[in-house]
Amino acid sequence: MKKNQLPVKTLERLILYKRLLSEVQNRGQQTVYSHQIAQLVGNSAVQVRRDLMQIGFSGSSRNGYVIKDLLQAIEKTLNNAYQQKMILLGVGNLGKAILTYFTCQQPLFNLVAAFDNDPNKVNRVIGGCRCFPLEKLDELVKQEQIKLAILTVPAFEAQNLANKLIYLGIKGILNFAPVTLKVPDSVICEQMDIMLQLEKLAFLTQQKDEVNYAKV
Amino acid sequence: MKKNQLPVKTLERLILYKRLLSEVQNRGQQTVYSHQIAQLVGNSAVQVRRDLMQIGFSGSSRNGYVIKDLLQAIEKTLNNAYQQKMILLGVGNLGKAILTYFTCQQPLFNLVAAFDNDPNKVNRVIGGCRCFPLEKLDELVKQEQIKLAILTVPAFEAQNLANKLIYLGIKGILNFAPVTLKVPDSVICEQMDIMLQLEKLAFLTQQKDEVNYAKV
DNA sequence: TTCACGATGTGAATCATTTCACAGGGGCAA
DNA sequence: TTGCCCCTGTGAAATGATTCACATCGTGAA
Ligand SMILES: NC(=O)c1ccc[n+]([C@@H]2O[C@H](COP(=O)([O-])OP(=O)(O)OC[C@H]3O[C@@H](n4cnc5c(N)ncnc54)[C@H](O)[C@@H]3O)[C@@H](O)[C@H]2O)c1
Ligand SMILES: NC(=O)c1ccc[n+]([C@@H]2O[C@H](COP(=O)([O-])OP(=O)(O)OC[C@H]3O[C@@H](n4cnc5c(N)ncnc54)[C@H](O)[C@@H]3O)[C@@H](O)[C@H]2O)c1
Repeated sequence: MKKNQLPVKTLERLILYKRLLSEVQNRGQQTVYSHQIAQLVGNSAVQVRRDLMQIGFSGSSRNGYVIKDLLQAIEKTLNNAYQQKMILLGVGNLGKAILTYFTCQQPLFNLVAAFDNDPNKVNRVIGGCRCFPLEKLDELVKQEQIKLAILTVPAFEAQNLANKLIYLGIKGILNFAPVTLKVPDSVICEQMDIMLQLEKLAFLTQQKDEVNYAKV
Repeated sequence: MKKNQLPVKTLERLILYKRLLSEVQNRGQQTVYSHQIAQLVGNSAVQVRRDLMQIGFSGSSRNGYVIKDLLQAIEKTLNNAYQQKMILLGVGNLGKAILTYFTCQQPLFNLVAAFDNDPNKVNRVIGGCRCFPLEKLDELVKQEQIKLAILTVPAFEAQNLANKLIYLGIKGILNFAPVTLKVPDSVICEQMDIMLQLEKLAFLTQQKDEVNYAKV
């Protein structure tokens, strides 16, 4: 097995570059320098160049990078990541927000269906996406060959539901519940942990404040 | 200046340990081994021990760690991070979900007020938190000495609002808008980038799939 | 045509994080 | 009491990420 794997950190930055380059392009700009990208993304120019090196993209030393080509190169690397079908489970407050956001704003992903076990939520259309009862899960996942799921159910339900999803063939889970899911090696689970980030932020600001005091 | 800074990665894990240990404790367990924590958090036992080393906490070789003491030690490290006051800006779909979650579930933080510039949202109570018009921002932030803010406004408003917040003395921002905010060194900005995580997930699962094919 | 400048691309150094490997300790069984 | 087992704590190695430093190149000005 080769080690041509893109480092995850680089992957994350490439996604940022892409987003940002689209904007810049929409403003009519044709080329960028690494230090411009760096500036916009809060980065160093060397790091940008290294990242582009990873995907084998070259610019010209005089004009920097041609935005159109660069975007294409990044998209080619991320390629098959787009337009993958996905489902969402748990149409509560958070789930609804995400559903709405998706269907309004994001042409990138294909959010096929939502599921909930609350009879009041079922069979309604929320943010352009139909909400099905849990009983339909099997059928739909198999039929549509879904590989990705967003989990916005209560924490104590998350592992159970994840197990079911995995059993049905889901390969990637974006989990908002504040629990660490046990998943087999063949499945990837990303954690969106809002509270954790907040605690972290609270700690870091407070710590920085102390350092500032110490300096004085 | 000393280098007694807690590594960020360790910080994140400590928060997880804390969360998890509370649960375990509630189930009546008194002590844990590092490998048990590791198991629950999806980690290695060595890493757990190293993390605890960082905060100078010791267990006994026969019985592992006393949960009560360990929790206390972690809380002591994170100490002042709790009960800090914070505000939320942008009471849209996402903002509402977070507000509701907070006031219902999280005794950890003190979400003091929400702000929006939409007259329809203003002066209502959402999830137990009052929504103020933007004009009240100055007054309230200064009066209550707010240091933390959650940003759930549209992307194109985010930087402006962030500038204002920083000017008013905010030191930490949790930003949900998909833009990289420019902030001075004295301010910390954490990004909660849902779409980025999804793209990442989509890429990784798809990549893993390819690797699996290659194996066969 | 030549030179100098301001970019890129990249080996090597540095810094950060994780893992390895093992010393040390304490209790329990015999 | 002895020996063993399973734990913790940690120096040192390995791995991963970032930064430094510089060779290189293409262009525009002289
Ligand atoms: N809302 C937030 O800001 C926020 C922040 C951090 C974490 N979270 C986490 O996100 C998750 C959802 O939060 P929320 O605020 O939307 O909660 P919520 O209670 O509003 O929504 C949960 C939804 O899941 C549904 N559900 C319950 N069990 C289910 C099952 N077995 N199958 C399918 N659907 C099921 C419920 O009917 C409900 O609609 C929770 O785990 C929460 O801890 C939310
Ligand atoms: N909802 C999601 O799932 C989701 C996912 C990813 C990212 N985001 C990001 O989160 C942010 C909010 O998303 P949303 O779905 O809640 O959008 P939304 O449009 O529902 O909410 C935005 C809110 O901000 C308010 N607002 C606008 N300008 C303001 C200003 N200057 N000051 C104060 N309030 C202002 C609006 O009145 C509105 O209530 C956006 O930046 C979006 O890109 C949301």
